[in-house]
Amino acid sequence: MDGSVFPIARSTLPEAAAERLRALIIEGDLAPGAKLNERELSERLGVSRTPLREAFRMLAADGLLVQLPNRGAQVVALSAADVRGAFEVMGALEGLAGELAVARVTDADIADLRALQGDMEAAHAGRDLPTYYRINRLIHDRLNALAGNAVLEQTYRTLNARLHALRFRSNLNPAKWDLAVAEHRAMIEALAARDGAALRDLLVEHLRAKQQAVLDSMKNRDDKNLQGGKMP
Amino acid sequence: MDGSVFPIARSTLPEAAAERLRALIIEGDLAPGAKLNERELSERLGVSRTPLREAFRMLAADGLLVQLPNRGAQVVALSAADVRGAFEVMGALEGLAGELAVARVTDADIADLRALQGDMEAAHAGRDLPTYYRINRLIHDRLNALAGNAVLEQTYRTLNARLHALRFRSNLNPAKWDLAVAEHRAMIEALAARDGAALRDLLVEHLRAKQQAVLDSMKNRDDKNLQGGKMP
DNA sequence: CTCTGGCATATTGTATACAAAATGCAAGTC
DNA sequence: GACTTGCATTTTGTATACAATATGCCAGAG
Repeated sequence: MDGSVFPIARSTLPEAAAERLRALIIEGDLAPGAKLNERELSERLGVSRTPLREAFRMLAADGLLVQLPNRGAQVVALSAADVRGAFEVMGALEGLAGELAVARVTDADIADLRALQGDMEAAHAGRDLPTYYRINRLIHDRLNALAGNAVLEQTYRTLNARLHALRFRSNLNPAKWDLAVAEHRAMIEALAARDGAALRDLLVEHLRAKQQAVLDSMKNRDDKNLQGGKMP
Repeated sequence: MDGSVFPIARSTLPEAAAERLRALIIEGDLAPGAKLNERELSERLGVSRTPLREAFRMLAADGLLVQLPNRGAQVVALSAADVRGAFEVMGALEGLAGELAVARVTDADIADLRALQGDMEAAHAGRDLPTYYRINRLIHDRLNALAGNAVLEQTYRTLNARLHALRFRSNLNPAKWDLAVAEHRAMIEALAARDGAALRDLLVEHLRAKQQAVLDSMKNRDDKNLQGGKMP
């Protein structure tokens, strides 16, 4: 008996409901602009309206829903300006994270990231896009964590979550995919060289390509449906 | 009759309650680390527990409260690391805002800001600190708005709100006050010169002084009470 | 045909009741 | 004295009921 503590994870219905709603938004089941009906959703999720409304508040704070008094909640439909604005801020955050990371990164960190890059390249070679995305996310989270700034991590995570549905739906064509893989490689090498300025530039440029993919995808799919959703 | 629309402002009790709680936190009435009792607060605010709980969710999302399942809500007590992290991110955001602003600023904007700076210097000369702070806030909001990025503005506002209580309580001594006024003057001149890099540096440096004031104030007042609050 | 008013119904906002979990205190045991 | 157990009370979480607002539809007037 080594005295280790294994706290029992606790959750509440609002938290679980928010999680489920997030997934429904990302998958497009709840489409941008859709009005959320409390009665239907409470039946659908098997909870009463009270925790559901608390979940709405959480998602509204995350920028996924907009709540209008007496008119209920609606899924945010991001405009191109919203997307540009969000990417611009995320670029500043990733750039800062990159600069901070080079001051704190260890050789073991770099080895881990190189291993992840290897896994990601294997996924790329095997055309395994879901695995590629999962590892991609892991690498970026790792880089952000290396910055040692929890506020930065949390802020980035919130903004990223707003864009998740759109990014889930944007295409990654083969040429762009090849380029993204190469960009990741260059990032890790800049980090290994502890070159903050280079890493910052690479991260910002990489994100710009993601931004363009999302905007292209929005233009192609939603030209007629764009509603100029209000960024909360 | 010119057809102008004057929509009637609507609010809900959760929103009003959140606003009141925010003020109570900023004023220190609800101290860092304080546990919030739903029954007492609902009586105090004259609302039932349901909107109050929704208000808690909103404030938790803003980083002012932390909610633990089955244990209720507690006012966040920011650690020095939290403060450093938040200022670091805000520095990146202000820097970005400064660079973006120089591309969009008009001569009329600059004239407005110069007028505000004049008002602020008058408040400084008359030792009118509340007015000084009010105009100070106005100038910074104006600069952030000139960036033309709503996400940036909203992100900055949220982070700033977390620090508001601490900044409300930190001292501005005469030498630092003089310096702050001079820094503002230099910022507006950099903006007028459309010098993005200079403006960025000035904004970041200015914010660093604010950070130091907050950290000093925390150190002096709360050395014994620091609880290493968890940044949500 | 268009517009307006009235009314029924649906939806959202809030209060209240009930259930579950946490906390505090007293009594008993070692 | 320290620790454990049991129980009452308090607090938090959730469901349900009630109130307020919004929406939709129909009939009547012009």
